[in-house]
Amino acid sequence: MSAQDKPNRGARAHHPGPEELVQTAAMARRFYLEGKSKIEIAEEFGLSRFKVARTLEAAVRDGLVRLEVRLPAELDDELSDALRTRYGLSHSIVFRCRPEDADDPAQVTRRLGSVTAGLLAEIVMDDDILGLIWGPEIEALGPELTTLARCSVVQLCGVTPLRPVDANAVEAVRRAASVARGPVYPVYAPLLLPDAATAGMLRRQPGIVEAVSRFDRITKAVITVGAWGPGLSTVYDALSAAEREEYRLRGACAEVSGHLLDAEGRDVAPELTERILAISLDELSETPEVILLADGVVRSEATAAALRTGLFNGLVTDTGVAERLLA
Amino acid sequence: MSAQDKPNRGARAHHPGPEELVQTAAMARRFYLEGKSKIEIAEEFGLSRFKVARTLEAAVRDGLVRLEVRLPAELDDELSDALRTRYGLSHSIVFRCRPEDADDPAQVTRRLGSVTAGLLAEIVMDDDILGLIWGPEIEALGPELTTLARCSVVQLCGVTPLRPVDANAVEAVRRAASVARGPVYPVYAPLLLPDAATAGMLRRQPGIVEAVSRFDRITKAVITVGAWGPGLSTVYDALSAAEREEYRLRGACAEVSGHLLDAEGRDVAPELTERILAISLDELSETPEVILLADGVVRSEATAAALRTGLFNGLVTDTGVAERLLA
DNA sequence: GCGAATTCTGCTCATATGAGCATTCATTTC
DNA sequence: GAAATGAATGCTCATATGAGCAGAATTCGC
Repeated sequence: MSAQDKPNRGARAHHPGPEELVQTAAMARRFYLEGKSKIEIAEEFGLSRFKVARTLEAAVRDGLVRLEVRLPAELDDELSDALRTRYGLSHSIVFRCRPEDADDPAQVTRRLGSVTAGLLAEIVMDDDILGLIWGPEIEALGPELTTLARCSVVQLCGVTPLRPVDANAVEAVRRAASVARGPVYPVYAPLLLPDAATAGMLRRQPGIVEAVSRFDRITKAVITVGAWGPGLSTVYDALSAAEREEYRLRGACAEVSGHLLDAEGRDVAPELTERILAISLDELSETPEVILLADGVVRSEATAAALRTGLFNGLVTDTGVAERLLA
Repeated sequence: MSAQDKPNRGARAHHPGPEELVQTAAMARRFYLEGKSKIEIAEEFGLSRFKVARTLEAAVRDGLVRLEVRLPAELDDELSDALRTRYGLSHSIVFRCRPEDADDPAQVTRRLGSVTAGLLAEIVMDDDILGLIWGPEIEALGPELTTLARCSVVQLCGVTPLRPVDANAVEAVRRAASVARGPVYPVYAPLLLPDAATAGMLRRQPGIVEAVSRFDRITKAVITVGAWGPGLSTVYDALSAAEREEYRLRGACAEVSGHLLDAEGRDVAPELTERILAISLDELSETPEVILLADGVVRSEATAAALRTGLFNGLVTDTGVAERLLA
């Protein structure tokens, strides 16, 4: 009884017969696969070029022609693109993990390191001053670096003396410099110091001042983000229980280069700045390229907070984080 | 202008980094999936439209973008197209059989009927005079016919009284006419008669003359082809052993509308013409559209012979036959 | 180092293509 | 039967695109 039951309206659903299907497919092959022009096709089939255009349009719409964009499987171009647009990034890379690795944070971090190494090989140019923060992600980056333009490498923060693996912080920096055949400026000092005076003194130490003095000339920085919880942030782990609670109350949910941010990306602990040995947020904001590495959904909110600072123009992350960032 | 940020061209090794991959994918998506123009994409990514064009070109070449043409699975557009070009046909439809059906001739024939029904629904127009030959293929066609323009339906040959199923010959014609809401002209007589006189007499019989007199006005004919062997041709089965051998010696390898053809498509038994009740080859050659139905590789050579007559401008067949026709 | 070969880039200009419109044709609706 | 509706077709004209070329940059070979 409805209007659509009328035989003619069925023409909208238009059930194409085999002849039409075959001809449409032939035209599609000519156009998409053989690269013929629509005008040539029109001549071959005795149609107007407009008819050809409309037929091909319909063929794509009806799925007769499938246009598929697929990256080498380990990268998710769709999420990358969405993030890039959403957060106005210049670089946005979302990598995929095989299902069996998705639950193994170490595996995910390794993948992150590998992808980041590729990115650096691509975007670092001769005479760049490359700054690397510390973090498990940077540790994973080190061994993956195999190609890099001639550049200097500067360590952007001190190490946390709590874990033996921290040697890798410096190791990654050295490795990068070695690959880059350029000078290296490591920081052999703790990240968090008891007071501003000590920090200030260390900043002037030979061997450290060489790195620190370059913080305002970094051209490309690679930064990680920590979440406000045990094992998720070097600063968190280094603070006393009272301090942790204090900053929690102030809304700290992310740690970037030793600075604590709330969900809006505001620095909630400016006074800490004097006690840490790391590139400042101001210096970062002067750095032309700042890449944020973030893996693991546990760091999703922290990553969102970090992005809100507007400091970052690049992001490398996994699909899990990417999906939360877009939700 | 943007000469300052030229990426490190270590890309000579053909090894694009993740950034390039992701950006290329994003551009490909814009162009192929979102329908943006290359100029728009160039603006968005800050590139020249030429760069965009070259990047997309490379993306297609390297398989990053897959352009796939695929028919609803039961039709083979590639073979169809190849046959169409090779034999200069206006209609060429090659259907695929599921592997489990490929060895069951009855199934293949059923598929042929179904596809042909679709083709007829497409190409038959009001006031056409549709001619149907007899054959198992036509039997299979009958039940599949569901849509047809208003046209007359003429049976193009007599039946072979050897098998009870032959009733279906007339049945298919009736069914077609019923779907077409038009007049029907069946032939209630045998295909092969003992002599020319009997045949001539029958041709003038009321009820038969109505059909026969229309043989020279058919606008669209559907013809099957038989091979020269037992069970593969109605004429073969109706002849005596001596006659069979005689015609075999003359090179008969195909039977079309009761006429015997050699491998070159020549009529090797003109004298039979007077003894059969079927549309003549001359009349067929005057018919604007003649569709040949051929299924089963056993009929491959016969089909090739039939096509060599130049009588046919349409072909419906299965992948097996199509491949042999192209070999 | 210094040319030579190669690649990459953006340009011009001819061609291909798309958006929108007018016409035709078929069908519906009163 | 006449008017209205709607789909299909082909046109004009502005825009998008490709082929081929010249200059710039890069790499190569000595």
